[in-house]
Amino acid sequence: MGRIKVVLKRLERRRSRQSTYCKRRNGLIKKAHELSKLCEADVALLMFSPSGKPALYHGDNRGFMTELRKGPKGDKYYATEELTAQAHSLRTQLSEIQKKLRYISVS
Amino acid sequence: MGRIKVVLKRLERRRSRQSTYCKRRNGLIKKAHELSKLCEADVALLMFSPSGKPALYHGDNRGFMTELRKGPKGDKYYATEELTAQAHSLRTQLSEIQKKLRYISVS
DNA sequence: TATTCTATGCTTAGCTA
DNA sequence: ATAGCTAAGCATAGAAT
Repeated sequence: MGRIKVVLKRLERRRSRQSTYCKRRNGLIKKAHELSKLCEADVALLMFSPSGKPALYHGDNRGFMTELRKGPKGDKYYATEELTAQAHSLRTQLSEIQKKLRYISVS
Repeated sequence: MGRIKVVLKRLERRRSRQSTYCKRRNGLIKKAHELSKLCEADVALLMFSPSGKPALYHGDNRGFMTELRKGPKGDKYYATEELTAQAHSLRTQLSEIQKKLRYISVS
């Protein structure tokens, strides 16, 4: 049998949930890798499985710092309030993740 | 015309690179969201465009800490060396990202 | 830059092992 | 948990806006 249309809602059967996670996690990592390679973009992806097991993808591009210095107007790119706020949001989210990681490392 | 088979290599034409980034970034965020919803997984995704502009997705699940405490054996799950090492790796990668974010916030 | 269009290539649900 | 199968749902290259 082929696929069935996906409804964006928590899969109730535990088996389906774990099986689907396993497949889609791999798919997501592949996509992230492709984006990183094709577009020379810096990509970071973290996931925690339904049972709490962590998985990570991080591209190896280090070029964007240079891009930043150049900037589209020959000036620093990230001087706008909007982007500063965006960076702040990112940092807050990462702090949450860091807390979780601290917990994980405790035996 | 339809698609052409993708070769996993940096797109040389700047137009293609940026257009493809725009489309695939959206696709990746959608996929991340689906994974988060369907599997009740915690997902965080960060991307920097070819020109250095950041984008973020972060699910709103906070349930995995509970899962951790329960663990499959009624004990803490993450007591193994393997997972402690994995957590260490994640933390290192995140530090790299944090550095980048600090840079961005400087006007 | 981001969106739309359409023909194709790609991903994956439900099973099975 | 992970891997392979197959049908059919989905994503997206290139072109144009």
